[in-house]
Amino acid sequence: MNELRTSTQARGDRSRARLLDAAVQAFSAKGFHGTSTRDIATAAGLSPAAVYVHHRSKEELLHAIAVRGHEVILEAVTEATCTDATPAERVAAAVRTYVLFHARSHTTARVINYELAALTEEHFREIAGLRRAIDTVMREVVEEGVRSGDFDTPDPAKAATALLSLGIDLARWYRDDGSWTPDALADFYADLALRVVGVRP
Amino acid sequence: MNELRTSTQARGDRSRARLLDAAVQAFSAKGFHGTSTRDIATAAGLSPAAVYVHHRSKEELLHAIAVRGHEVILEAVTEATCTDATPAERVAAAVRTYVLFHARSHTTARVINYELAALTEEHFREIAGLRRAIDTVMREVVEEGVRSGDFDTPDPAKAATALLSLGIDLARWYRDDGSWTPDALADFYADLALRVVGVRP
DNA sequence: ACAATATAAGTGACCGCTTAGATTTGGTTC
DNA sequence: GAACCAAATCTAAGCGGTCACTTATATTGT
Repeated sequence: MNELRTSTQARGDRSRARLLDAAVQAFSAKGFHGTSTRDIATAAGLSPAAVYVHHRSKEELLHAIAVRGHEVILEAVTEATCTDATPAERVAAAVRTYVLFHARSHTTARVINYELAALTEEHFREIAGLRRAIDTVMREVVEEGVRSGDFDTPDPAKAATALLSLGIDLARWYRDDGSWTPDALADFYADLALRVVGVRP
Repeated sequence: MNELRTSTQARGDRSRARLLDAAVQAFSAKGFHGTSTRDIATAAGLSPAAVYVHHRSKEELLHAIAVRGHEVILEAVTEATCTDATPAERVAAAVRTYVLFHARSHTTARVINYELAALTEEHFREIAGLRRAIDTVMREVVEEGVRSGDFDTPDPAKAATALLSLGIDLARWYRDDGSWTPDALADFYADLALRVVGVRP
């Protein structure tokens, strides 16, 4: 009987999304503590109080951004590695996917990699779990390559950490006006990844 | 006639240093904007007003930390690469040095890599110059190895960026209570660096 | 005496967030 | 189809608290 999806509610949905977008931009540019809720509201074209119509708190905005971002990454790298290709192809696919996200969505990536200290302890633990899952995906495909003899590295776990580091730090230095496209960077880093894990010729 | 170094001034020097130390710890843990000058003063065992006896502003504290940190790194990697060893040995030495700093001084490293957006435009440009110099040192030794035929990489500049990324991101995830010592990590990453630049057998 | 060091006590500005109420909108009633 | 209701959206105003920083004064060591 009730359903809903009236245009009044559609307007609310748009406002909620615009607030999230504005929060991502502001948190990325000035950090969580350097951003005021008035900044966010103004950038979204709303009054300061509107933030609290759609979100419980400033921290809840960061939490929503972090959950969404990490879920997208986890799903993408899982899909990239859950194939029956060779370990080398799967590592390359995982790194390509991971790098593509951090280049294309570098604004979001900056927030979800560098602002997590502002989360509540409970929310931080939740995000830490998602990050562990991403790390596990990358580590397991490297470990499998070592077991099968396709890779040669003295420490698969640390090699996987290095691969993730390359993607994460990309979000720190990447600029849209740079000379490299996300795709070109993804190819370059996929090649690097094979060197890092020591793919046998 | 005047000299100085009285014990009154020595006390002032100690206070100035303690304030800088406290600022590094606080900026690293909670970010520049998440840290109050009262936090810093209290951690240094002084009254809130004491911050302004020794430093012009909170931003000037960050600037001093950033200048010192980048100068230390630049000097260290320059010394590591200005030898007559082979390109492979020099790249390994540079990465070892860079990784050692980011592991041992991860608290400082976090501040000088992730809090630069809080600097004034002028101070930021100054730090950007130091960072470019560090990047140049790493890039030139990779380029030299490519020219001499010792290395094989499609893009020496991006390979150098990747090497620096590994060190920088180390500061993000490194914990003192982890299982790896800074020296062990430096060795691991020095080996990785040779794979990244494609050292010929 | 004096100069450097330190503080107590503020300053106005801005912070995250709340409250009380106005406005917008679509559905229900006659 | 006019009158009305209920629910959602949104804002004006402002709350107590904290911010970076200043001023005026006291303390310290030579």
